[in-house]
This record gives sequence, structure tokens and C-alpha cells, in this order.
Amino acid sequence: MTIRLDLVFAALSDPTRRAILTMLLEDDMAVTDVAEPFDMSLAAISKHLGLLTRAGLISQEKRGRVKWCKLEPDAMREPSVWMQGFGQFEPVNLDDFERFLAAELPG
Amino acid sequence: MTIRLDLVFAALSDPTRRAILTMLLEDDMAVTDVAEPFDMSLAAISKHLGLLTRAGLISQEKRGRVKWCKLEPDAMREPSVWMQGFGQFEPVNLDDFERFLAAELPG
DNA sequence: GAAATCGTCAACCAGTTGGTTGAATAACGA
DNA sequence: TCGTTATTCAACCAACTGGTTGACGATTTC
Repeated sequence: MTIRLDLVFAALSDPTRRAILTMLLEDDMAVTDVAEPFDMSLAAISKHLGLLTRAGLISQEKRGRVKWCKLEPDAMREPSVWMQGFGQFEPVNLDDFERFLAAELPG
Repeated sequence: MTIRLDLVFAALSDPTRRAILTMLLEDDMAVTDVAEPFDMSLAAISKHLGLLTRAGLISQEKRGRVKWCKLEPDAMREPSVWMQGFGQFEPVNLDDFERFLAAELPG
């Protein structure tokens, strides 16, 4: 449990990885397509995807020579509860969420 | 904004720092008292507190020779919205929250 | 079969993190 | 004034992170 929180929060602390998750909100993507908008090697993106996978935030499935990445938002549930418990914030405002996302997408 | 998310998520990725925040839920504390339950030098705790302060998750105020630490849960609001937006989770169950906390306190 | 595509692996590098110890600073109490 | 308490600072260390490049295995296409 503690380890899961460690992994998820660490995964979310990097802007490249948050941008990847945001892209995957739209649809599942191949590794190469995930990497395309970033000014960074494919190997670097592959490492980020491995870390996201270990944190449970995405899953990867190989079909043919293409590896598909899929968002697994359930991994955020427990960390989200943890944070919400501290703040007792009002229910989430979706406009706020959209605004955050817009600020984080690459290129 | 992106930098704030970086700092908060990175701060939360360490179990010592999460435990400190949990302790501060109860009440404000002096640095020495925060450090007491941990098997770690005071200097190490002082560094953790500095990081939490830079992330905005706590504030520190010196009165006399004692520096008081106070939880600032508002710093979690935006990161919390960010996570909630991904999962569209149901409203927070406080029992879940209590259970998480119990698993994280030191000593 | 040969060539191109998809993705990972291994080795490397610079910078950061989480810890240590010992000295320094600041404020209180006798 | 002197010792004690509260906290940070500076230097150091091992381990981790986020990036690179080049070689490699697997799959598809020609």
C-alpha cells in the first residue's frame, strides 16, 4: 500500500509522464505515437512508460510488433482518496480539470 | 502550475513525508517533536520539512527558539483535482482515508 | 530472403535525493 | 555568563533519475 502510493506519486511528479497520461485519456496509443510529440529519444519515452506501468497507471499490450498503451485510471483512486482526505475539498470541478490538462500537453 | 504539481507529487512520493503530514493533521508541531518517532537524524527531518515547505504543503513559523510546523492542505487541492479528473471517482469515503492513514504512521 | 519498422536493452553520464556527521547559530534558563 | 535546547548548515556519500547512444530481437513488408 505504502509502496503503491510511493510509485504513483513519484510517477506523477514528472511533467513528461503527466503529459503522456493526458494523451492516453483520448485513446490508446502505440509507443512510437506516444513519443512523437516529445523532443526526446524513443528510449527515454520507453523508460517513462515502463515506470508508469510499474506504478499501475497504464497497461501495455503487444499486438504484432506494436505495443499499445492504455490508461488505467483506477491506480489513481487510492492516492486520490489519500489527498482528498487531507483537504476535504469540494467535489471536483470539471472545468478546473480541463484547464489543468490544457497547460500540460506537449508541443 | 506544472512546477507546483511537480513539487507536490514529488513531496508526496516519500513515506516519511506522508507520515509527517499525517501527524500534522492532528495538530501543529515543533520540528523536534516531528522528528521524535522517526529513526533518523534531526537534520534529515529538517530537510524533509524544507521540501514540504517549498511544495507549499506545510508552513513553518518560528516563535522563540521553536519552529512550528502547520499543515497547509490547500496545496493539495489542484493536484487532487488533477487526479480526480482522470478517474471520475465517487466522492471520498472517509473510512478509506482513515484506513490509509493508519498504515502510514511511524513507530 | 532482405530491408524496414517497433520497441527494448546495456552502458554511460550529469544532476538530484535521502541519508550521515560535525560545526554553527539562536534563544532560553539558571 | 554559561550551559542547554532547538534548528540549520556544510560537506560528504551511495543510490536513483532522466537523459543519451548504439546494438539488438521481433515482426512485417517487399
